[in-house]
Amino acid sequence: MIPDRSLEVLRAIVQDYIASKEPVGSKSLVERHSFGVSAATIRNDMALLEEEELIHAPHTSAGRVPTDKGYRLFVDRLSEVKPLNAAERHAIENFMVGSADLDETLGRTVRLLSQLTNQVAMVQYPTLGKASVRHIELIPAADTRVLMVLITDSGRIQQHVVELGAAVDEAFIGELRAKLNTAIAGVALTEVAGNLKSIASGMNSNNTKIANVIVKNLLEQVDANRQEKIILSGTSNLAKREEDFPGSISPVLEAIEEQVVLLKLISEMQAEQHGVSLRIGRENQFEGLANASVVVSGYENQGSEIAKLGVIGPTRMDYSSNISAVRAVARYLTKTLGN
Amino acid sequence: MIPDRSLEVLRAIVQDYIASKEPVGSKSLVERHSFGVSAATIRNDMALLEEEELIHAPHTSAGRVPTDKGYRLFVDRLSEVKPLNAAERHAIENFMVGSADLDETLGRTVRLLSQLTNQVAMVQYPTLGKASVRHIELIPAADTRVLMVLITDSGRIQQHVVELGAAVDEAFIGELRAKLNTAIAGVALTEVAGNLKSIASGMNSNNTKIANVIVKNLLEQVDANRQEKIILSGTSNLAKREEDFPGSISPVLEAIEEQVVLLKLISEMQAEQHGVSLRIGRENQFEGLANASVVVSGYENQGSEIAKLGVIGPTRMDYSSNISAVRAVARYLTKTLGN
DNA sequence: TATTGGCACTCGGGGAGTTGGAGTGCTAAC
DNA sequence: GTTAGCACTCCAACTCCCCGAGTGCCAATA
Repeated sequence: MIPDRSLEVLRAIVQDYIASKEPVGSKSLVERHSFGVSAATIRNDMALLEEEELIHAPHTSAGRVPTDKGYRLFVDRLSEVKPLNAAERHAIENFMVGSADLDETLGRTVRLLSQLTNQVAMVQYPTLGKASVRHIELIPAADTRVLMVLITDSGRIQQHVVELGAAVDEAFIGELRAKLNTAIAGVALTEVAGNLKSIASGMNSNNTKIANVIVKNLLEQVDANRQEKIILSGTSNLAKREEDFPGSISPVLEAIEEQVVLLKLISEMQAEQHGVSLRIGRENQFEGLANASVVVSGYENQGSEIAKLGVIGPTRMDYSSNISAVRAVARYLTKTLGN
Repeated sequence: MIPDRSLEVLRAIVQDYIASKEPVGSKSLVERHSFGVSAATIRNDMALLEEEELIHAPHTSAGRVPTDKGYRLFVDRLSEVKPLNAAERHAIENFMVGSADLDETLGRTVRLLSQLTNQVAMVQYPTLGKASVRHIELIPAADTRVLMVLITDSGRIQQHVVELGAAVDEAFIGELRAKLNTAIAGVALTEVAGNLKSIASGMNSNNTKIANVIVKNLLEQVDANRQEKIILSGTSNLAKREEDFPGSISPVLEAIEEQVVLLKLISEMQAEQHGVSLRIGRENQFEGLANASVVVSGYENQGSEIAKLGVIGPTRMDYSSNISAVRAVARYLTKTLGN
């Protein structure tokens, strides 16, 4: 077991390092914090911390820097979540007013989060998976095409142009729309396929064909819930912290530009404490994110989590602030969606 | 007037500099190109070019580097547009197959362009301005809300949730939908406002109120054509060329992340030669793009330009390749939209 | 046993000095 | 107009060296 004072030393090292970006030595530690013991004693504690691989010396005669493991312990046991200050709370309240649809709300949210944290912010679009159908609309769009709009109770609107391969009979499309809505309005997306099996019964062969094309496309849309989407903001914040990424920021940029990578990452992260989930440095599987940390929280609609949002920054980030910002924004988004 | 050989020297300098990223000197020039004269003569030519501010020496005893003005002259008069090779053409053909709706098509296009050029690619969404209304759809979405979908003949689909402030009467919504479509289907977006003035006549007061709310929102949507959108891809390519941006890439990232900046930039650029428009270095008004060049081309639907696409990279970019790639992708997108 | 002062040791960073080479501008000759 | 030659400039790279921060260890202390 690590004695309490050593943990205090770790906390001090993490805090000083985040603030100064310089490896921190025993002497400056006793100067800036009142441990009531001498530098030599602190050195002993530091030796212990180093044995536990919580801190690490870049070279022999240098100060110490927290390791990923050190940050992890700090976050889990030593840091308090910093409450947002009035200005930040104010910013959140004000940022969201007057956004009507989901697109705009999420767009504002991601910009808000990046401004609040000065990191790269990301917001995942709600998954269709847990939602149910509110309405389906079919709109003849061109001679042989129909625009299909799928609205879910999570407020998401998906649209897709369906090529019918034959001229559109408006009357029939209207009829089909009614039938589809009767069959699956209010039905969970996971159940939709089952309810559509017999939709084409009693139609003539030509109409059956068209109905099948549309149903096929509809199911593809429903299934496309796996093809999720993430929006980003504040990418340039990375470049401002260039010195925090040894080598180049290029791999980080690559990783976050790759939606697939981000989605995989996000989906693996399950809420830990404070409703927030964290990946520090190499806890990320992706080589490109070896020097990055990810802070993620879920947001909800109607009581169940529908997607996630969060920030990405250097391992040497201000975890307290970022965690509280992510948490606050997630809560606020949940509240906004509730209306 | 600048003599022909001096221009040849400029061309050689630009080409060598793009290839080597090193300032180029008189000796290496005569080695790599067969001018038929000695290095001393080339030096005289270089002195002339320097007088004309087409090239510039980073310091006294260094080789020369093209200035923005030098690049400009090179592009306008000295470079030939490099035809795409078979592999590139193949990539373009293959990349686009099987994308059904506009969103996906543009998404693929922007990724294609960034892969082809290894630069940051951007694609602007079509402007509503020049298009006309194909169809309007109203879909009751919640108790007091209606989803309004506006489809234009450019294939763009805009959706917006309208808060009515009163319960939705489905029958009336259907009636209103019919009326709206009669009034403005096929009408140019710029003319829409005029055609909607008397839409509420003959309705009872409650319905008039609702109709007015919807019309107001519809006009906002139409007007929101100025609130345009740009999608980006390949941001990480910037970081790979970090050394091409003196100082930091941060201002560049900031500029391209700011949609407003990009839109302003793009809208100012009018096609020059080859159907492509170019801004080199400080020709851009934005300080952040002082070391960047922008290559833009318009793409069309039904014979008229509906939006633009292009790439952003360091001033020291391979203009020939990038111009031909942008042009080819714009053409191909035009062709794809034609179907 | 935990803490402390003392001390020798290590290492990286920064400044000064040096050198080599690439490149220039100029001039006089062709 | 072109060329060879030459003196000159300046950067980049290298070495050398020193300084200081910081460590680890030990013996003394409470």
